[in-house]
Amino acid sequence: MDIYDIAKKSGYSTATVSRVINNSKNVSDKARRIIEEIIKESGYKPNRVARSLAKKSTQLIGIMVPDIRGYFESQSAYELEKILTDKGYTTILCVTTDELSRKLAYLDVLIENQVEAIIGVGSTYEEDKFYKELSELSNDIPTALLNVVSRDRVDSIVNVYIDEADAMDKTVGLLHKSSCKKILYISLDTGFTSRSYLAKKAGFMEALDKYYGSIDFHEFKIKDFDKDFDKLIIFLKENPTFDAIQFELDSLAVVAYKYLAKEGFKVPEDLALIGFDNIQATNYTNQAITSVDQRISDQVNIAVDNLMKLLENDDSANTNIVLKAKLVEKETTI
Amino acid sequence: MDIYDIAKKSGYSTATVSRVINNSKNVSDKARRIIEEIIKESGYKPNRVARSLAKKSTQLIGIMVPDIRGYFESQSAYELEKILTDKGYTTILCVTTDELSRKLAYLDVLIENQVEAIIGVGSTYEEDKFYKELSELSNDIPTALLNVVSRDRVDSIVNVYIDEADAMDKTVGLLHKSSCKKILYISLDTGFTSRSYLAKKAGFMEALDKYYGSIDFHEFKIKDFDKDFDKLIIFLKENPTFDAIQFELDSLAVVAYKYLAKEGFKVPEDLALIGFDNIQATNYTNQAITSVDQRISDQVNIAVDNLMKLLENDDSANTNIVLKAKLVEKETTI
DNA sequence: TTGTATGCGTTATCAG
DNA sequence: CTGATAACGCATACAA
Repeated sequence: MDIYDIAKKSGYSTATVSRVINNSKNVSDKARRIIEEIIKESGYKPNRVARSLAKKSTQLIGIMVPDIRGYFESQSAYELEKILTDKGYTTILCVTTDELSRKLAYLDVLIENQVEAIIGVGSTYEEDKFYKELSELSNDIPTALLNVVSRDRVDSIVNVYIDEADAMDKTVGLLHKSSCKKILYISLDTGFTSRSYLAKKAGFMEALDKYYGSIDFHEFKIKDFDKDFDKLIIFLKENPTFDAIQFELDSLAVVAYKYLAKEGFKVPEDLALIGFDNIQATNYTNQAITSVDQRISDQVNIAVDNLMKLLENDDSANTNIVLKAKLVEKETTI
Repeated sequence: MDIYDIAKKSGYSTATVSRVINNSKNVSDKARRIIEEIIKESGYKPNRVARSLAKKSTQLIGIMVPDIRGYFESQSAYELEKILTDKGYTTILCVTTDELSRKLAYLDVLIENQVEAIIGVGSTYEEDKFYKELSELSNDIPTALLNVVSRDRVDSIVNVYIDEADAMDKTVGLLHKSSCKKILYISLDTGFTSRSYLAKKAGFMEALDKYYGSIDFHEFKIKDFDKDFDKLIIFLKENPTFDAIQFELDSLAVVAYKYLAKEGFKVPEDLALIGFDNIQATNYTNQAITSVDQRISDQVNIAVDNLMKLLENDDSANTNIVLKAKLVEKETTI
C-alpha cells in the first residue's frame, strides 16, 4: 500500500495525493475529499523513509545519555521527548555509557540516520576528544548539551548548565546562617575529574571564603560504597568539630544518611546535611535531605528553544546559557 | 558526499562501492583496498535512509514506555537499548503516557518510520483498545511486551511477565514463617484496575488461604499521597492486630515507612513490611525494605530472544513467558 | 488545479 | 569480478 495505490484508486495522480498528504494549498476540495476518504478507508500510512529521502529531512533528533537510569538523565529524556514530539520530531535514544568509543560509535549511528539535531545530556560529553568531534559535527548538525560546559566552547553548540558556584554559595550561606562552624565536603571518586566536580568544589571553596573569611576546606572522597562510608563514620567521630556536610551528589547523601542515623548523629542539630540534585530518594530517607534542584525542566526548554533557532538559522540563538539552581530546604538543615 | 563521489574517485562503479560497504564477497582485494581507503580519508558515512528504502529494511526498533522516569521502565529501556544496539538495531524511544490517544499516535509514528519491531514496557499496554490495535499490527510488525499479559493473548506478540501469584506466595510465606498473624494489603488507587493489580491481589489472597487456612483479607487503598498515609496511621492504631503489611508497590512502601517510623511503630518486630519492585529507594529508608525483584534483565533478554525469532520467522519462538520473581529479604522482615 | 517526469542515495538484478 | 540500470516510495519542479 503506497502512494501509487491511492493514486490509482482515487483517479488522481501521485502528485495530487502527495499534495493532500502534505496539506498543500493547491488542491481542489473535491480531490482532497476523495483522496482523504480513500486514505482513511485503506489505512494507508505514508512511508517516512521515502519521504525523508525525497525531502532530505528526517524529522529525527538524537538524544544521547550515558545512562538512562540516572535521575538527571531520565528526567531530561522525559522532558525532551515530550517537547520534541510536540514539535513533530521523532527521537532516537542512545545510551552511550561513558566510554569514548561507544560515544563516537553512536555519533556515527546518528549521522547515518540523518538526524537533524543532537542533544546530549550529562557532563560525560565534555570529554575533550568527544567534544572536539562534536564541535566539528555541529557545523552540519545543530547540537545542544545539557549540564555541559566545555573549556573551548563552540558557537554551534547550545550549552545549558547550572551555575554550580552560585548553588554552593546558597548552600554554604544556609549552613553559615544556621551557625554551622565547620563543613566537610564529600565527593565521589570516579577516577576522573569532571568539570562539574571541579566547579562545585571551587564554588564551595569560594563560598567558604565569602561566609567564613577563610578557606578551611576538607574533602572526604567516596570510592568504594561498601567500605568508605564506614571510614567516614570513623573520620567524623575522630573529628567531631565538623557540624555540617556538603555532598557533591545526592546519591552519596542518601547512603551516608543511613550510616549517620545508625550511629546516632543528631541531624541537623549536630550535623547538618546538604546534597545535590534533589533526587526523589532524598525524600525517602528518615529525614528528607536538603538539596539543590537543577531545574531540569527549565534547562530542557531553554536548550530546545535555542536548538530550534539553530535549526532555523536564527541568529538570535543563545549558545551559552547558565541557570541559577534552586536550594530546596528540607529536614537535614535548620 | 555520497556513493557516487566515492565511485568517481576510486574509478569503480557505485555497484562495487556498495559491495565494499556491505562486505559483499564478490569484490577483488584490490578494489576493496582502494575503495576502503577513499572512504576512510573522505569521511564518507552511508545514508541509512536511502539504504533503508532500497533494502526495505530500516534496522529500527521502537520502544514504548508510559514514563521513562519509573524504575521498571528506565531499567528496561537501559537493558533493551544495550542488547538491541549490540544486535545492530537503532532504537526509537516513545514516552507514550497512559493516554490511549497518545499511545495510538505513537504507534503511527513507529509504523511510518518503518520500524521492524515494537517493544512495549508496562501494563498500560494491556488496555483493551490499545492491545487490540497492537494485535492486528503485530501480524506485520513483530511485537514484544514486558510485564504485560492480556486476556486475549495473541501468538504474534511476545508476552513476558512475572508470576505475581508465585511472588505473593513467597512474601506471605515469609511473613507466615515469621509468625505474623494478620497482614494488611496496601494498594495504589489509580482510578483503573490493571491486570497486575488484580493478579497480585488474587495471589495474595490465595497465599493467605494456603498459609493461614482462611482468607482474612483487608485492603487499604492509597489515593492521595498527602492525606491517605495519615489515615493509614490512624487505621493501624485503631487496628493494632495487624502485624504485617504487604504493599502492592515499593513507591507506596517507601513513603509509608517514614510515617510508620515517625509514629514509633517497631519494624519488623511489631510490624513487618514487604514491598514490590525492589526499587533503589527501598535501600535508602532507615531500614531497607524487603521487596520483590522482577528480574528485569532476564525479562528483557528473554523478550528480545523471542522477538528475534519472530523476526526470523523461527517457529520455536515462545510468545508467552512467565518468570518467577525473586524475594529480596532486607530489614523490614524477620 | 492537476499530471508528468525526475531526483533523493542506496541496493540489487542482470549482463558482460 | 565489475558495471549499467532499474527499483525503493515519495516530493516537487515544470508543464499543461
